[in-house]
Order: sequence, then C-alpha cells, then structure tokens
Amino acid sequence: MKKATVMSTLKKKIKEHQYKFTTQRKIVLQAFLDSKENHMSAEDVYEIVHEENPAIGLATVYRSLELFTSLELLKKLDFGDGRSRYELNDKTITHSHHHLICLGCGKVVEFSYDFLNDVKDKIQKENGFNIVDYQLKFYGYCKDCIKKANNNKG
Amino acid sequence: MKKATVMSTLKKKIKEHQYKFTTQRKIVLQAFLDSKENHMSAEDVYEIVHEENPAIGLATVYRSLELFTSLELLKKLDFGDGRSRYELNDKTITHSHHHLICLGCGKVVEFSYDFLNDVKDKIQKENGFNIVDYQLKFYGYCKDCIKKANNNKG
DNA sequence: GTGCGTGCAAAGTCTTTGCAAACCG
DNA sequence: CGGTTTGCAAAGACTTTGCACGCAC
Repeated sequence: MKKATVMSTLKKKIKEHQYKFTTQRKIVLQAFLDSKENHMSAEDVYEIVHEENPAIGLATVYRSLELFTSLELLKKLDFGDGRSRYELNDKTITHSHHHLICLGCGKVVEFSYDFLNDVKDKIQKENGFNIVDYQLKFYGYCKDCIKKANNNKG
Repeated sequence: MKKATVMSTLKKKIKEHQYKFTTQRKIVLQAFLDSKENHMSAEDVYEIVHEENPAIGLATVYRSLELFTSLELLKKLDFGDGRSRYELNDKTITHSHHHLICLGCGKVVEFSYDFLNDVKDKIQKENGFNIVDYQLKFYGYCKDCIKKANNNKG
C-alpha cells in the first residue's frame, strides 16, 4: 500500500465515524509513514511527532494510537518488553509476516509465511471459533548472537 | 506431566541453581497445580496463595513467577489485557497448543496443532535464526459470541 | 458556534525495588 | 550462622483520565 493511500484511508475512516481530521492525528500517522522503525512504542512516536510539532502531548499520541488501532490502520504488538508497540496494518502483508524476537539482543526481525489458510478451517471446525486475525512470535537467537556465542566458546 | 513431578522438578532446579526451596515458592507453584484456571495473572495467584498463607506478599508472588519462568517451569503469556499471565510449562504440550482469544467476551480457549516443524527449518535457512520457542495467538469470535450476534440480528 | 479533541497534570494499574527482619541449608 | 528470601511500602514504568481551552466542521 502506498503512503499516500494510507493517509487518505485515515481521512476516509475518520469521516465515516464522524471523528475529526486534526493536525495531531495527521502528524502521528505521518510518523509511521516516515520512520524506518517498524515497531514503534508510544514514546518513539512521541519523540518523532514532538520534533514536527512540540506542542503535541504524549496523551494525544496515546489517544491517536488507540484510535488508529480501532480503525485498523495500526496493529498493536507486544514483544514482552513492557510497552506496547505499533505497526502499520497493511492488510496485504499483515497476514503473512511474523516476528522473530532474539532472546540474545532483543532485535526483532520479520518473517513472511502465510499459514493461516492451513489452520483456519481446522479451528473453525474443531472449536467453532471464527478467526479474524492472528499473531505469531518466534523466540530464539539471531545470526549475530549465534556467531557471538560461538566466538566466545572458541 | 504429573503434578507430583512438577513439584519435584522445581525442587531439582532450585537445587541446581542453589536457590532455596522456601515455603512461599512451594505454595506459589502449588497454586498452579491446584487451580483449574489455566492462565493466571500475578493477582490471581496472589489471591489463591493468600488463602493458604495470608502472610505472603504480592512482591513475593511476582518474584516467584519470575524465577519459575526463568527456570522454565512457567510460561509468561500476554493476552493484551494489560497484565502478564502464566501457565505451567508442560513441554510435552506447550509446543502444540495455542490460544484462541475471543474479541467478543475475552474468553481464552486452547487449540492444539503443532506446526513448528513446518516452519523451523524454513526460518533457520532464510534468516539464520535459531528458534527455541514460539507463541501463537488467534483473535476472533467464539461459538457463544457468534450465536449471540446471530440472535440479535434475527 | 458547538462539540469533539487537545494539553497538561494528576491519577491509575501493573510491576519492581530498597531495606530490615526472617529463614533455609 | 551467613547469605537468600521475604514483606512491606515506596518507587518506577507505562497508560489513562479530568478538566479547561482550542480547533475542525
């Protein structure tokens, strides 16, 4: 999905729900479009946003993140580090990318593999559960940490 | 794994690491063996433990949960409700059960399906990442909530 | 203009920590 | 006995909320 599209999707969804298309909300979403960081915490977003417009408060960032999540523009993630993280909810890729979390250095790498179709029917049949989304996290050790560990041995 | 085995595993691991096998730690682990609740928060555990021994403090519960997680007796879970939850880390089943989280009522159901073998090699090859564990959560609507929604329609 | 949205600070929730006393080994 | 572990209370980290002002529509 192109960046311009994301912003106009926001505008559209905001209108639909009769919310207001405010400067602050624009800037918060823009932070996700501009940043290379894929998994930002509220604080991360606040720092970026604060440069653009120092008047914006942290509470507004939290409120925007919550709103955008409810509008399905963002996805809320948890990597177990005590704070929520958010990523653009690009539906065309969301259902096929997962997170590899390194237990050594904490680095988070993305991994693509769509296996939802494999299980969706099974879960539907066995549990009567209607899946609308899923989150998959892998824990392990990344290339670098494995290398480091090996160097320390030898 | 039998209940008795879990407690003796604790004893063994405690010894190995030269920690102490205290009454409090026994009681905290026992809470998991006795409770029918599969996914307890620190507060849940505290309530149970507190009945057995009102002197035990919440901080001790937190410290025990952390210790047991590091000893791989428990697994720390996150269902996005703002608190950590814990379950017994029964290795024979852990790698094949996942959580179905109902977006309607918040109920968490378990679902068995071991697909780790399918992806482990792939991840190893493509990312050089050595997987030691994974967590999979499905979000959707449970039988009851689907029924309720249908009733409201008709 | 009206009412939703914002900024600030205060409050809330969950979790961690400092310290003296208690206890395991 | 000595060093861990505990209980308590206080502090810490993240997030939410109350309220008066400001801005989008």
